[in-house]
Amino acid sequence: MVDPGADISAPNAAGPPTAPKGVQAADAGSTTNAPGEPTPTAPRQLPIILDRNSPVPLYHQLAQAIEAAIRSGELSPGDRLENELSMTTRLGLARPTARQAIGELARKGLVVRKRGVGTQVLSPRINRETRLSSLYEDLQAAGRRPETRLLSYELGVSAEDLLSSGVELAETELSGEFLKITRLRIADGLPLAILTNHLPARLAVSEADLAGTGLYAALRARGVNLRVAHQTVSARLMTADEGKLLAERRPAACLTALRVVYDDSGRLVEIGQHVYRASHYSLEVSLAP
Amino acid sequence: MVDPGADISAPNAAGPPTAPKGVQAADAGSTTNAPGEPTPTAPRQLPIILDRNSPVPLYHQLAQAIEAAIRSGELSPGDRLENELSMTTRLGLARPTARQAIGELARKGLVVRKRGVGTQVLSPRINRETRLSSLYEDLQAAGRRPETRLLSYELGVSAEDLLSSGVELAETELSGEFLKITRLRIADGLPLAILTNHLPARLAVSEADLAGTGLYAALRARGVNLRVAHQTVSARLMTADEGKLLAERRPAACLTALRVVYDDSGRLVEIGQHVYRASHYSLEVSLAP
DNA sequence: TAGTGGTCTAGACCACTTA
DNA sequence: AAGTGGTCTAGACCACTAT
Repeated sequence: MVDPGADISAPNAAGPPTAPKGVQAADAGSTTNAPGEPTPTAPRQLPIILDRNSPVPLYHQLAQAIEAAIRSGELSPGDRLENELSMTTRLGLARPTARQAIGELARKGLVVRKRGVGTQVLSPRINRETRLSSLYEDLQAAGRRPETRLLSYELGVSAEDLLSSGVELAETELSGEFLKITRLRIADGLPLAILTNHLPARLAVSEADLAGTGLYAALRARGVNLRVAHQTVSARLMTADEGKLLAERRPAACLTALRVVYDDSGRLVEIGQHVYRASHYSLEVSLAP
Repeated sequence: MVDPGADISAPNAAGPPTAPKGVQAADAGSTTNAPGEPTPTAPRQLPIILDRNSPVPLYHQLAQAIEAAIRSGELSPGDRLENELSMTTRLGLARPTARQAIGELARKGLVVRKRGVGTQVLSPRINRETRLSSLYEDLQAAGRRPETRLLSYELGVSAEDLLSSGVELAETELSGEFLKITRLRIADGLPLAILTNHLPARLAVSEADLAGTGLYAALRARGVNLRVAHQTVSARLMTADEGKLLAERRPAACLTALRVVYDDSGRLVEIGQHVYRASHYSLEVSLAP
């Protein structure tokens, strides 16, 4: 259907030492036992050590320890976690603390809690997260060689022409001066995307910053906490200019994304208009219930 | 850039009585005050009534009450919530209970908590959620008139041909018999998408169920709790058949989505291959930090 | 220094599932 | 009936922010 060759999915930040490759179907297809939920086994007592002097909260230490056990394969899909009471007495914690840890994992989709039953580990395949990541970082994480070619860099431009492009933004947010940059993103020598970004002038990054790293890394370095983003994704035919830059013979389809990013107090950080070479790129999206 | 005419975004389930239309820029552009964060005012004491005999947990009652106040405009962006101590003594709750309620709202992106400062209401514009919704329901919620034309309905087919289409699934999950359906989705008389779905035979829905409603509604009616889904989104040129069904003159671009849905215990529920008419459809995606 | 949210404890009772 | 997670209480101390 779609060439998955350039499918870029960001692996989780904490790299598992022994990542489970593919799917380890523990049991064959017994029809009563669903494939996603292999033979449940007895609860396991994980060898967890907590550092009460660490600035990292106990519940988070615990959550990370369990997550590591899941990602390393020490706990397999279908395994039951040690029950909350046993875990808390064993580790010298109060129940709410342990519950906070397990709740964190449940929200991430790593485990399911069932009243009267216990907490079960889910198949890691269904755990990928939708992250606010930059293409640059995604490419790096996937072990590819990203490059950037700065096509234009204009400081002090207006962003009000964006109003007509379907962005759902208030006029007040688009007033003032902006930095507009256009970049060509290349991976392993192949052009992959044309990225156009508008940033409020107060966040202007230098041309040098953009060359060596991704835009988001540059913003984080300036102390911006990225928080919420929306993306509107669609597709259309490439224009002649786009086809030339992306090395596609026309007619060709491109994937388009219009992204609006805010920081943790709701201030506008960036508006990105991205054009991806659809034949070499696909987007991973997770959906919540 | 992209025709936003058919942009389908699902509004939140709980309809606000007096939804704030557009953006109510409370203050003009004083350069020190960011547009997303209008004039913070003094904390407000909401008139909240809790029903201790209700089966709905107190923390959830509280969260819903605050959310309703935000969505109705009773609390505006930038307003500070009553502080936790005051709220708990006033409502006769323990602090963790109130914290659980506010935490729920913070995770949804409705409020920000800042230590030493308080809890502030965020602009509702940045609160849209990525939901596991069906196209049918999205269209209904947007006030449009969805129709479905069943193009094919085959029971007992194999799904192993999907392995080559880039789905990341175990072979064991694709073994067994499947129901394969192909539908044309129409909104207000315009063809919008071709939807191909594979369901495990145990979840086979009847042709009648599909006609009157969406696939997910039919599944929920059978007691299936949808839980996790991944979508791989890309684009390509339409084939001749697709162009005919979707009433597009070629060459034309289409948006493609490959969706895998699990239930709350990790069992495979559905594999969907969707082809959208890109000129009339775009996808809304939210991204977490 | 006063006020805020962040973490944590040590219990209690309840609802649900399974045997 | 036994075991599990779900909810809730009534406190405690700490870290951070503003003044």
